[in-house]
Amino acid sequence: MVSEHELNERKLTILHAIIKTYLETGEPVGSRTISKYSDLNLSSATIRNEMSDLEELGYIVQPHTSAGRIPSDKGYRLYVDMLMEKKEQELNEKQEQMLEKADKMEKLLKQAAKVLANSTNYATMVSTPMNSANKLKFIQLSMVDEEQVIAVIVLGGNVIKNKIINVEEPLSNENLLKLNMLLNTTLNGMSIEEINLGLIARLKEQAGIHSEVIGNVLDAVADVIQIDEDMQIYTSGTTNIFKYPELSDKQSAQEIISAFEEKQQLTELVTQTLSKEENTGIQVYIGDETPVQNMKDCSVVTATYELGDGMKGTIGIIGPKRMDYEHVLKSMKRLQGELDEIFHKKE
Amino acid sequence: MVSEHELNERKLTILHAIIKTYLETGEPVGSRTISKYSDLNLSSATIRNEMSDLEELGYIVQPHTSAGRIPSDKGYRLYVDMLMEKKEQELNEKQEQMLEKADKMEKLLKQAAKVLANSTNYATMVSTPMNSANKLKFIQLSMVDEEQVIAVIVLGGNVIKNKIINVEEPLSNENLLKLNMLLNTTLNGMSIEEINLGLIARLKEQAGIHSEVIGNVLDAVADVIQIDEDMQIYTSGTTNIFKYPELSDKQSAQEIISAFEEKQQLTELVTQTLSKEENTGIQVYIGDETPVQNMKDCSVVTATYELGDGMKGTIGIIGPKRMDYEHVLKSMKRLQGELDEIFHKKE
DNA sequence: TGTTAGCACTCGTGAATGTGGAGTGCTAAC
DNA sequence: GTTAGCACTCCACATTCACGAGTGCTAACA
Repeated sequence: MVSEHELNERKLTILHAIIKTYLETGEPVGSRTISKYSDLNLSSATIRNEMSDLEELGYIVQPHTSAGRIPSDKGYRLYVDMLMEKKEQELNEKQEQMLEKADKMEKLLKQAAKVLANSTNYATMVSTPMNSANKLKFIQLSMVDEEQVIAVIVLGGNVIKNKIINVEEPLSNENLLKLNMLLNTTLNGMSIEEINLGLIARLKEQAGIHSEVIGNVLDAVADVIQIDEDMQIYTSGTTNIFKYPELSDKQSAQEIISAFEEKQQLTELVTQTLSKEENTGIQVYIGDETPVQNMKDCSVVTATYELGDGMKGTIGIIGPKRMDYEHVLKSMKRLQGELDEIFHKKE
Repeated sequence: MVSEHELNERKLTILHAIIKTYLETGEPVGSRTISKYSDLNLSSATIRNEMSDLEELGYIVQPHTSAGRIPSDKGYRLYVDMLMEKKEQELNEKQEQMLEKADKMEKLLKQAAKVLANSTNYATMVSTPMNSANKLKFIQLSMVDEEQVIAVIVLGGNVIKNKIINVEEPLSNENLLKLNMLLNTTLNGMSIEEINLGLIARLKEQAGIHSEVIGNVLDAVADVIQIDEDMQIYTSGTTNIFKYPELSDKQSAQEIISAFEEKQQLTELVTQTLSKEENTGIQVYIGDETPVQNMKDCSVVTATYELGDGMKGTIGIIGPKRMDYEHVLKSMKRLQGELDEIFHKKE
């Protein structure tokens, strides 16, 4: 670790104390405060010298002369890395068990976002799983009435897609049966990526183009399968950012909140998170490190959860840089575990 | 109308001028401004006298002595009522035709919210239709695999519901067929309200309880049908409120934005709107009139659109009290018309 | 009788100024 | 290596002040 190179035990302790104090108060912290707060029994003057060093090394900064110091991104980074190393130690803290087993995944995730927001006092987001690598499990066409056919498609993880297809002339029962057979035998077990236009074309041939209708139906089916952009993102506690003065001036607030509303930016965050494979699946972006430019004054903590079949979703917490990393990381790990458990039990 | 009783032509003109000016500037407007702005050719002193009267009558208020006047809720109300009376005159103004025909209703509505937010610079919301009075059109059970049955239910307006039901032992094809027959013949064309527990119980009897499985499946089906809380609300342009200083202090912003995030409050707004049957379907809530307490410093304009089969959805615009009512009402009417058209063409 | 000019008065806004305190860096002594 | 002391910096906050926009009232005018 870098820390050992340039930071001795005492500097580390002082840095730790500075960050911790700043996390609580949000105000620049001065030498005298540390001198009293920490159990180092050093005078403020000594602390001042050390702080001077720490600043030179880039771990803390002074907003202006004659103000206390606040942690820099580098300082936070060190702090977080230290926390991450402490592995999952004990997770025995009680988080309200608001997570009843809701059987709709959507509801469950929404609730998860809310729980997390409540327990952390930051803004949170939860994404439904991405299913690009997902497998098709079941497909069926049925006549709703004379002019409409409904296509029902079930993917791994029991993700369901529907589409209503308008037809001019009713499909005969026989044809419908044949089509269903064909679709299921051909497509079953294939991943969405594998089902491309070429395959559909071949399917059409096999179906025999006696009827133009069938062609249309197949096209429509191809359509639905391809559209994999149905990742939903739920947010909660957006207004928590107003609790932190450094984020709640008009400018910042607007940026952050609009990032939350235009889910597109969050999508970016999700894909980034999913692409990086970490061992624990938890990532911390501090300040500029974040993939979402609108959040450059925040810290973002993300985690992935798994649904099986390679489907993964993301949880995220967005707050000020002086976030209570310890608590957040703990909550994240717990929620991650709970979701994993619930989904795997279900399957 | 009230106006004729206590307001003569001139007072009306002056009030109108005050409101209009205030809508633009957001600053209290003084007598001299009106004297110059309006074509009344009156001195500021005269205007002052009239304003004094108007204040006494409650149409305008003074934030503090030696400030100009701003419209009171009562003043806005009069103004809006006047606008509403002007019926739909001409709607020939060009609104960007961003409303491509998206075939997923959800997408369409999301887009609608966005378009509206862009064109008005206020915050907007759009609700998907409520289907409590909706009719069941089609229902079908199918085996996904040995342990899972999927129930697909199509309601009027092509609203689709799904549910995956876990079963211990596979249903025979024969049983499945029988069940489907039974469900369709019994439930088809009935409204959700009519399908109550009693009916389901009778169904169970008819199905014959050879198999416990069938009972469970029917229960699950009943479940899905009953749950009518799947009204979605999409919002857009929330951060537009930051454009209006009177709404963007921490306190107000937080209240409003959290109302937008906790969709529950918007739900309240929707149900209120739907319950009141106005001729045009457009309603304006000014300040305290709003059903959502968090928005008491705003004005809210709502409209309903129809999907046929008695299904109705809601559009809403939320902005400062000094909202450009004229423009908003126009936009509303247009969007309302467009949605109506699109959905009825589709059907 | 309605309109207007004039004037004294009010009050918020924003700039200028001053003060206190928190915090620093440096130096000299321990 | 640690600490006390001191001069210095600079923000935050309060105070003051001048300005200007706006009002209400009165008296004169058409």
